[in-house]
Amino acid sequence: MTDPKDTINIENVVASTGIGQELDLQSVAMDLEGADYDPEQFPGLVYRTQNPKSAALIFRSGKIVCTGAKSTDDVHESLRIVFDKLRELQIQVNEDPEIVVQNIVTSADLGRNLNLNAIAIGLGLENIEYEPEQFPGLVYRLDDPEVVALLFGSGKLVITGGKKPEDAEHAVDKIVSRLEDLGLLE
Amino acid sequence: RLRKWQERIRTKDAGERNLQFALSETDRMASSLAIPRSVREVACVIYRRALDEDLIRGRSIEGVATSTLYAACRMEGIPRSLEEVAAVSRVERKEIGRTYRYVAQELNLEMEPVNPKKYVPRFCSELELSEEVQVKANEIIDVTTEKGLLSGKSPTGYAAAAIYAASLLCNEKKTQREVSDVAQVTEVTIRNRYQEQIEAMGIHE
DNA sequence: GCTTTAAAAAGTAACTT
DNA sequence: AAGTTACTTTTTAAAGC
Repeated sequence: MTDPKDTINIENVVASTGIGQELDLQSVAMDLEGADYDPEQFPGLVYRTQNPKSAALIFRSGKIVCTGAKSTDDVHESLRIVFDKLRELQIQVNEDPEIVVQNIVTSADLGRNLNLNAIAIGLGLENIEYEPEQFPGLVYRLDDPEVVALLFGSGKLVITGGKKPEDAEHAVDKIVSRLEDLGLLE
Repeated sequence: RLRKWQERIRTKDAGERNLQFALSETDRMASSLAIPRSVREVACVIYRRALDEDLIRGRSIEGVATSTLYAACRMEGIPRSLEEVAAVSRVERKEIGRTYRYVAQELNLEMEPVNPKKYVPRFCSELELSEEVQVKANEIIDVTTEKGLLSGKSPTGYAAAAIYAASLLCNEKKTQREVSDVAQVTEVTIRNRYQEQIEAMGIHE
C-alpha cells in the first residue's frame, strides 16, 4: 500500500520579495521584452520566465510577487532571473533580497475512492463545505497546520494555504487518520 | 442618550424596510417558481436571522433573499437548483451560490447535500412520466449511489440521467433533450451520468 | 470588495469540427 | 459525438480603485 505522503507533489509556490528600489514601470515595460503592463487593468507589470516557468508581478514600489514555480528552489531561480533582467536595465537591485514563501499548493492521492457525502456528515457539517452543485470538491479547513484541503471523489486532493512543504505532509497525515477513525477510508 | 435612541429607531426602521423589501422579493420569486407558502415562511425566518446577525452587510438584499429561498427549498425537501432560482432573481447564479454558502455557514444551517431523489417527483411530473418511472428512477439513484457514483456529481444532472434511464426501461421514453430542458443540464451531462449509472446497474442495451 | 498571476483537483458548459 | 477551451473552488502576495 502506497503511503499517501509519497504521492504529494508541489504544484505551485507563491512568494514575495522586493528589490529595495522604486520603479518606473512604464519604462521597464518598454525595455523588458515580453512584459505585460496595463495599469488601467492592474497596477503590476507581468513578466514571465521560461526556465523555470513562472510569472512575476512587478510593482512600482519595487515589490515583486512570483507565482507558478514548482518548488522553492525554482522560485529562487526564477527571481534570480528577474533580478538580473532588471540589472540589465541599469536598475539597482539589492544584493540578496529576502524571499518569503507565502503559499504552497500541493496535490496528493489517498489511493481509494471517497464517499464525500459520508465524509461531510462524519467530519461535521459545520466544519466542511460540500456543494456538488457548485464544485465537485469537498472543502476541509484544518487548524493545524493551517491549510485548506479540497477532497475529491477519486481520492485525490489539493492542499493549499501552507507556507512550508511539511505543512502538506502533516495535513495529509491528519486527514488520513481522521478518515480512518471515521471508518471512511478503505 | 437621545441620540442613541434615535439611532436605534433609525436602525430598526432601516431593518424593517430591509425586511419588507426582502419579503416582497421572496414572495415574487417564490410565486414564479410555484414554491409553497410554508417554504416561503421558512425562507423569511432564515432571512430575519441573517438580518439580525448582520450578514447582509456588503451584500445585496436581493442576493440574500434569493439565497435564503434556495436554502429553504432544500430544507423543506423540495429543492430548486441554482439555475432555477437564478432565472427569477436579478442576481446571477454565482453570487447566489456564494451568498448561500456564506449564510449557511454563518447561521450554522448544517445543510446536507441534496439527494437527487428530491428532484424526481417534480421533474417527472413536468415530463408527464408515470409513478412507475419515478419508482425506477429512485431505485437507480439508490443503487448507484450505494456503489459510490454520486460523489462530486451535481444532483440535478444525476437525477436527470436516472429519469432518462428509467423512462427507457419503462417504455415511456423521453429524449435527452426533453429531460435536459426540465432539469436545466446539458445533454452531454445526462449522457455521461446515464452511461455510468446503467453500467453500475448492470443493464445492457 | 474588485482587478492579476499560477497551479491542482473533477464536474459542467459552450463552443467548433 | 468528439474535441477544445473555459469556467466553478481554494490559497497568497502585490497597489489601486
